[in-house]
Order: sequence, then structure tokens, then C-alpha cells
Amino acid sequence: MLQQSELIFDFASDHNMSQLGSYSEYPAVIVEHVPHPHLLSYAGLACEQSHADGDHQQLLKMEPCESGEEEIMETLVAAESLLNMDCPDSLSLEQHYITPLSQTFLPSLAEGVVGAVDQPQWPTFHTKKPAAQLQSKKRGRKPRHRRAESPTPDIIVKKDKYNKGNTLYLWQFLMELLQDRKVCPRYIKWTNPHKGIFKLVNSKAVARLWGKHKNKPDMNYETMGRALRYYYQRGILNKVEGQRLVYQFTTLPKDMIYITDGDGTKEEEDYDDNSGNDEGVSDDSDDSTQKDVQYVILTFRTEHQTK
DNA sequence: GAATAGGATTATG
DNA sequence: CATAATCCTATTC
Repeated sequence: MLQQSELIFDFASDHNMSQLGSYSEYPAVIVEHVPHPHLLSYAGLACEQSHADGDHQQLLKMEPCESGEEEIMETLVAAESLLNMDCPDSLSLEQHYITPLSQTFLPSLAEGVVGAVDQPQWPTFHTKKPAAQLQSKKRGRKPRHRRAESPTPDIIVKKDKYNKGNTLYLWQFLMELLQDRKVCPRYIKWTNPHKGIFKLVNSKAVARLWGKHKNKPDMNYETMGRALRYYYQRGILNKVEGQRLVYQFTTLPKDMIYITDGDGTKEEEDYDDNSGNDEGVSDDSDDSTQKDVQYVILTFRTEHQTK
């Protein structure tokens, strides 16, 4: 069925790539981005980003070619980017996957993970529901309780596992997209990285990419959206109500490549999820220092709590 | 009208 | 068996 070389985005022409295809067989694969010590401290993204006092401006700079209409075109570009991570200006995710990660993972992460059996190993954003009226307005929705989500303590570092059978979960796929400079600002982008809030700017394009990845040509946002909605109960995603196409990761990897948009503007538009709780998180300059960054693959066994 | 929520059913690994 | 894909109804933006 899926060929490693083509399983992702067939329209990516003849560049045989397989980065996205190169994930371990473990359910959850997180590409960790370990740039600098200070960035490591930044890892606690959920908590605070105090040091982000602007002395480091993000290098991830890409012209905000924000048209959004021509999806085909952009999809092609996106796919190309996803497939050809070897473009010099990009972070070449390819390296992530094949990096023999000498340094397996962040100790803090490891401990935190190992320690927490019942809860995610990642910083958790518990955004209180903005308003209960949102639920009430729905037609008698039953309260959803989240159970422990997939990723659990086990950290297995798969060094060179780019097997083809890779099937990223949707949430992983979205995270990957959010770390891809080509698609991130355009199709999908953070609207509030600290809270894990992102927006599917171009839902159709994202769905298309997802469909490509899953080899489901008929994928659309309806279907993908359903899958996203499954994440509500599982505590992986929240919906940022009031804003269309805006979702929120309840948990995030400690160090992601936060592409908050390239023109130096910290966050062009953080509609801080209108919950009013936020204290105005401001400078989140993504300090993704492209150079001397180390990419680490962390694989998390997703063993579900044996219910 | 697209987005959203979620039930039901089926598919797939 | 879990994760969706597909499909659907209903509601909201």
C-alpha cells in the first residue's frame, strides 16, 4: 500500500522524500527541538516565557504571503516543503527523523514523564472553559470528561526508525505542520503558542494534506474535523469556542518549533481565546535558532490506561 | 453556507 | 482494540 517514497504527498513531484514517512512505529513521535539552554528553560511554555525579552528574534522568517485563496498552489508548496525538507532555508525536518539522537531527551522531560503516570508528560494547558453557556447552547450536550490520553510515560527513543508504516496520529500530524514553516503560517498557525492554540487557517488545505498523509484522497475538513472532535473527549484537543477553525492542544511538547510568524511581530493576532483569563501573554518570540540546534526524536509509547 | 458537535457505522492497522 | 473514515442530523456562526 503505502510506499515510503510516496505515501505522503504524491504531488510533490519527484523528490523522493520520506520524512513524514519516517516515524517510528510508536504511536506518538515527537520531534524535540533542543536549541539552547535558555530555550530549554523555555520548555515550560505553558508556564511562562519570562526570558523572552526580545533579545532573540526568531530566525524563522518567511514572507507573509498571505493570500489564502489559491489552495492548490499553496498546497503544492506546502507539500513540497513537507516532502523536501532539505531546502536550505528550512529546518529540514529530515534531519530530525534521521538524527541518531545521541542525546536522547531532556532529563526534565524524562523525569516528568516517568513521574507522571496518570497524566500527560507535557505541559498541560487547562484552559478553563470560557463560558459554560457555550455548552449549554448546544443541544443538550452531555458533559464530556476526558480520560487519560494516549501518550504516557514510556519514553522510548527510537534512533533510526523511519519505518514506512508510519501513521501519524492526526494530532501529531498537526504538530508537525505547526512546525513546518511552509504550512505553518499559511495553512495552520499558532494563534497563541503558549496555550497551544492554533488555527487551521486553511482548513481545506490542511485536510487535504492530512488526506494525503493517510492516503485518503477524499479527505475533507468534515471528516478531519470529526477526528479532531474525537480528541475532545480524549483530552488531546479543545475547541476554542467562538473562533472558527481554532483548536487548542491541551498538551504540547516541551520544545516545539514555534513558528509564530516571521516578520518579527511576535504574534500577529493572538486572539487570546477570549476566555479573559489570560494575563496577556505577550512576547513569545520564537527563538528557534536554526543553527546549532539539535533535534531529538522522542517517541512516546501510547499505552492507554488499561481500562 | 461553512463550521461545529456528536451519534452511528464501517474501515484499518 | 484504537484511531479514525465515512456518514449523518442538528445547530450555530
